[in-house]
Amino acid sequence: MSKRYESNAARKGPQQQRAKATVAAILEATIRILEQEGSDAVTTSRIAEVAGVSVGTLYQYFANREAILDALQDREFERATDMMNRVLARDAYGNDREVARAVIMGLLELHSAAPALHRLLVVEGLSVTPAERVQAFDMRIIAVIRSFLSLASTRIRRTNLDAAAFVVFQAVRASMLACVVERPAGLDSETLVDEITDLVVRYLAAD
Amino acid sequence: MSKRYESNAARKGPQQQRAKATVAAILEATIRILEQEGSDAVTTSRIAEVAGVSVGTLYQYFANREAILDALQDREFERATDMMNRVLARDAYGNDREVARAVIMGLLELHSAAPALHRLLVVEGLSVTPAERVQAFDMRIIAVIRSFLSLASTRIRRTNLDAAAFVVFQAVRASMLACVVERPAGLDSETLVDEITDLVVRYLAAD
Amino acid sequence: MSKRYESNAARKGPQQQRAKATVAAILEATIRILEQEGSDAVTTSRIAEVAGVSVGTLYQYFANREAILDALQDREFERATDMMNRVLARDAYGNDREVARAVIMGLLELHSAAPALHRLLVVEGLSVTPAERVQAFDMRIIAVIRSFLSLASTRIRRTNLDAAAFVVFQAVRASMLACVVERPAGLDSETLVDEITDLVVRYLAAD
Amino acid sequence: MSKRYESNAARKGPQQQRAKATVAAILEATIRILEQEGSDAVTTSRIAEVAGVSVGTLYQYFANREAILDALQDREFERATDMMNRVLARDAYGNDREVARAVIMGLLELHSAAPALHRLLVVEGLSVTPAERVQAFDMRIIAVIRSFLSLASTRIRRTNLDAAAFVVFQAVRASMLACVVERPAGLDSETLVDEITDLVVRYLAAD
DNA sequence: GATGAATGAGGATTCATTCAT
DNA sequence: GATGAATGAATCCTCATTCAT
Repeated sequence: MSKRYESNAARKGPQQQRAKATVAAILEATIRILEQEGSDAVTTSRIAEVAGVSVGTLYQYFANREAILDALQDREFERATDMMNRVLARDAYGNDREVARAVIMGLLELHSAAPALHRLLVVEGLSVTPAERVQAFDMRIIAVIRSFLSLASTRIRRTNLDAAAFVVFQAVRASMLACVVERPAGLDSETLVDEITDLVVRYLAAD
Repeated sequence: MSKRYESNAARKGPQQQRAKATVAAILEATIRILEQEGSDAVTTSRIAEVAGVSVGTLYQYFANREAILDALQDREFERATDMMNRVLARDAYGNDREVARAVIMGLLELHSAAPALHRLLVVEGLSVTPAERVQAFDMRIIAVIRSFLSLASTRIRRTNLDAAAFVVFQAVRASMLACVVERPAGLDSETLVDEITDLVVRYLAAD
Repeated sequence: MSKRYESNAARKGPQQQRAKATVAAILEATIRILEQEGSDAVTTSRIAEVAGVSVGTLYQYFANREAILDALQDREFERATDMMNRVLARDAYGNDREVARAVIMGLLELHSAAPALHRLLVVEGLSVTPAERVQAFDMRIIAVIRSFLSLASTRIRRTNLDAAAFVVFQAVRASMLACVVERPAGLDSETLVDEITDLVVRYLAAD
Repeated sequence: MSKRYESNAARKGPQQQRAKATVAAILEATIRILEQEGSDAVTTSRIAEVAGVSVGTLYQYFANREAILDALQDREFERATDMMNRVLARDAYGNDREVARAVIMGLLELHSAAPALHRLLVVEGLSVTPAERVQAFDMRIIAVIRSFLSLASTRIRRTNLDAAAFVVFQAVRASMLACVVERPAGLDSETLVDEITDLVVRYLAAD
């Protein structure tokens, strides 16, 4: 196994302490540029510059530019699933609406922390070829959601859980991201969470 | 003297028959490349090539590359609003669910006809600066939706119509586009329309 | 003989009233653009636009873009020589310094009326190939100056009149143009004329 | 990290030996093209070609095409002031006319070595916006001249030293450049230097 | 392992000139 | 004669990637 992240497939992680720090620096730099300078500014040399390494080093850890974005996608996927697991574990026996609300708030935090990254995930998700679909953020998250729905299937009114997971994910993600990125007047976080929660609960919850 | 489409603002349209045909050819070429070769292939020279004109001609009608995409956005906006008006005029006194279903099916047709274009509209909508927001496809469509909700406000359960229009648009658009672009297994058009209709009606309709 | 100005050689002038007006409009437009929008803006289509004609018409009267500038050069050459003849005729028996001063003031007026044009004449003058030298504004004006010096040779201290005419022309023109174009602080027209006059008179006048 | 020359402002110079050589090659190539092929031929790709590097390399060292010309301007400014300082240091107590002559001969050498470059400096000087004036070759040289005149003010007949420095510079530069570029018949270097020296000395020297 | 100089294909845009109507 | 749509060569500049040191 090679030491570098191949596109769409993180291979074996960096072993050395130093290497780990470098990878982290590169990922942080990418996020920072993305959020502060816009996605056009995310060039390999700018990343290297902000990360405090040379382009050569960057290519030592990542096969190409895309691999960096893939790694970010992986990281964000993990954060999202971690958050969902935490919420579910904590509120397992709670009111369904409260669980939904908690998940949605968690997502809002993730989106607010890195709106430009999530914007990119949408863009990438929509341009990915069928072959790479499985690795895509979207597909992986939908699979996770689907498994949650499965666990609670008795309290869910939908019959086609695949469709439900897909629609819920797309609807929530899009509303949230658009709100975070576009900051439309008269739509604060509170309101947004309320509306999305209601959208989801009415769609999913039995009775 | 004919005027060019300036970015974000179509000026005086082409007068001559020939000119009209050329503009149309450019727009069609752009769509075609977008759909068949992907958005990276939408270069000015490729557009000119496929349209069967020279780059110079292209720039005679459009101020820059972006202006072509703006024109497409305008056209798609008009198609969408036309469709909605047609449906509303026809089904004005019908069952709310049927109206919603008809609109959603109309949107599905628009999206299916040019998925890559709608993908681009999402991407653009998310990268537009606040200043250009008003011209953006999203904002304009949301305003139209909001006015429809207003007209039917007695049969709508939401109180914040701005938020409702926003959320409904983002949710419907994202589900539909992702479905059309990604063609996930086990989610055919019929099912998609049913699910989205239910999502929307439960969220909006009183009782 | 063709009706168009060939580059560097005005052929037979326009005969029709209409044609004359068109040529004039083109020349005026060129000057106006040059002065108000800068030399980069002097494109054939902008000239046509400001002149109120089509590009096609422009090419009916001028062989190419350069021919328009050549025509302007001719016109400016005539204005300069006319002015000098007028001054010499009027002040023929006056004090040498006064004659010099009057000529310099006349030149200042010409330069002030169209600084950007004179700037262009310098630029062109310096890039002209030896073959085209004779037609160049510089050479022609220097020849005129030389003939004036000849007429007054008894009151001139220089022996090499060719060199003197050359140096005087370059010195006066450059000081004047730079002053008009750059408007350096603390160098108003009055002062400029005084200084240049003194420069020239000390250099030329016997005793 | 090496820095590039920004337009109008040389940043930190190249550190590596290699880099220095590359910058020099680019500057030499530019001069060479300018002198041998004319200023229209000075395109970024031609420069790169003649310099034996790729366009990309060129842009590694210079922010844009203009920055290359700015660097040449800076270099020429330094050569001119160095020459003047050398002459003044050597001939400090000499006859004024001899000092003037030596400076003028020094300038002639600089102009003869790169007439097309000096032609460009004239053109640039005349098109520069007021804001950039200070950086311009002209203004900087005039400031230097003015300070020389100041030091010798007791032997100078002019009262307005600003005006005098301005006029002297423009007059000398223009005569010299036109002579070098146009090579008018009957005006060899010897004669030119004599004439310009006399022009300047009569204008400046007391008594 | 790290560096960063070098590469060069590729993209957007301009504008003098032509020619069918 | 007049028009202005069409042409396309030419220009500047970017950036992912490589590789000699």
